[in-house]
Amino acid sequence: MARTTGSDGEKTEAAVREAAVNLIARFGYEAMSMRQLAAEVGVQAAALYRYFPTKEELLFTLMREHMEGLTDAWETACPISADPVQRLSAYVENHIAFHIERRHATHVSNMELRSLSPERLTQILRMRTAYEKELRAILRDGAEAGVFSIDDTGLTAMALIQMMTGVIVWFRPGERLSITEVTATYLSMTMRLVGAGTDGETTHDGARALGRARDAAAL
Amino acid sequence: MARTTGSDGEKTEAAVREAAVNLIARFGYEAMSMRQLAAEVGVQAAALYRYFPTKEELLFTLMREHMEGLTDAWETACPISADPVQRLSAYVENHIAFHIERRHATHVSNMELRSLSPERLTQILRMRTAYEKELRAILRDGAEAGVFSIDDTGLTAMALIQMMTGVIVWFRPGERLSITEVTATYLSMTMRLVGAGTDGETTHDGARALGRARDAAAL
DNA sequence: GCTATAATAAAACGAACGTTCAATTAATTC
DNA sequence: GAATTAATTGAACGTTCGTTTTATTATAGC
Repeated sequence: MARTTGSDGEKTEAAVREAAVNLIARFGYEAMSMRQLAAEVGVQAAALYRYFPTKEELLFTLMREHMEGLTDAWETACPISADPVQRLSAYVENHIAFHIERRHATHVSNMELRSLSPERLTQILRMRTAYEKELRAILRDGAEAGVFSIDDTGLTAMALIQMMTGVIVWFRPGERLSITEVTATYLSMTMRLVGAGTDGETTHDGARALGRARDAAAL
Repeated sequence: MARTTGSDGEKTEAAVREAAVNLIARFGYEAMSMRQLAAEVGVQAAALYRYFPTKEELLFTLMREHMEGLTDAWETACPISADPVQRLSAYVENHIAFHIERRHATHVSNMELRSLSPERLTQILRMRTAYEKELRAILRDGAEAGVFSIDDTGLTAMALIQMMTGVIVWFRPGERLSITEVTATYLSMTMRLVGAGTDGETTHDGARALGRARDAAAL
């Protein structure tokens, strides 16, 4: 009726986070009750409040750490090269890999923004904007260097991000296509979309990007 | 304390629908209470049950009619022509126009699927799949005719739909870009994405699609 | 082995939820 | 103008919600 044998704060908190991501992704933040979450962890609802002061704080923590993870992943994957094509390839590969790997967390971060208080919403949106700004910079550099052919940098960045993030809606591991194949196809589509390779070999550019993606994924 | 002067069932039901779409889009289905909805309409909560037997039935009705509207819009916009480029252009123009015009309803239909019962979810998803199938058919025809260069028809269709639907996330009427300009840019991106116009004038294809979109929007 | 503390259970809080029901009044029909 | 129907109110139902409080037990340090 109180502390249970083998109970461990760190393990419980980790279990709460994981269960929360899964439940919120499946049922939504509002639909998930603290009692339901506690039951999934194998604990009473009151125990959750040892780790997270409120339900919203729990949601915010999940979102903030997801965004930090995305930013960190890009910082380590970001190539030193100044070649816009290589940078764009790295961005696409990192984005798709990260979002497929963390499908549930991405779902939460994208769908539950309206459940945050205004200040917390602003904080998450700032992180997201910073991440998207990286893509816009790549597109702008490529357009200025003449290797991309882009009508509107902002619009193209939004279109690309929504296209890539959309992968988590339909992608299921172990089905028709592997992550490698999906990434390769999306890289090919991305390069065509930004008009990369207008130097006469447009038709073969998709194949080149595809080969590059396969190389990268094989590492 | 009972029927109010000037009360009219049809008007009240229409007001309920409109208020529900706006509230669900803003706060989410679970977060919107029937009392909140009633207050927005200027009525007591019990009055809502004259028009919708349950909260979920209300959500389902909104979603079903939205999907029917989308299908109907495409049926009237669908050109008789067999030219894949023209058909794809029409699809993109219709999709973007419809989704911008009904931003809130689209938001509801995309975000609140998990709040439907299994049978109703299946019903909505069937309508959605049928609509997406139209795009896949266009892409397949274009690929077979050699006017499109596509790696994977299914993947490309999903990428395009997510790219286009994403417009409602950031588009706000009266800001930097008009609907016409946005549509033109998306048409251009779409055509490049599917590899339309590989006959040596790739670079100018975007401009052609853009002109076509401006013509269409000017009607 | 005692003490301090970390981790949890159990019960309860008031508030809000979706929904129902009976009563009441406006509009319509004859 | 009486009877009928349409539209709505106000109060209440039982349930569930997020959260708090208090008590209880396991673990760790000395």
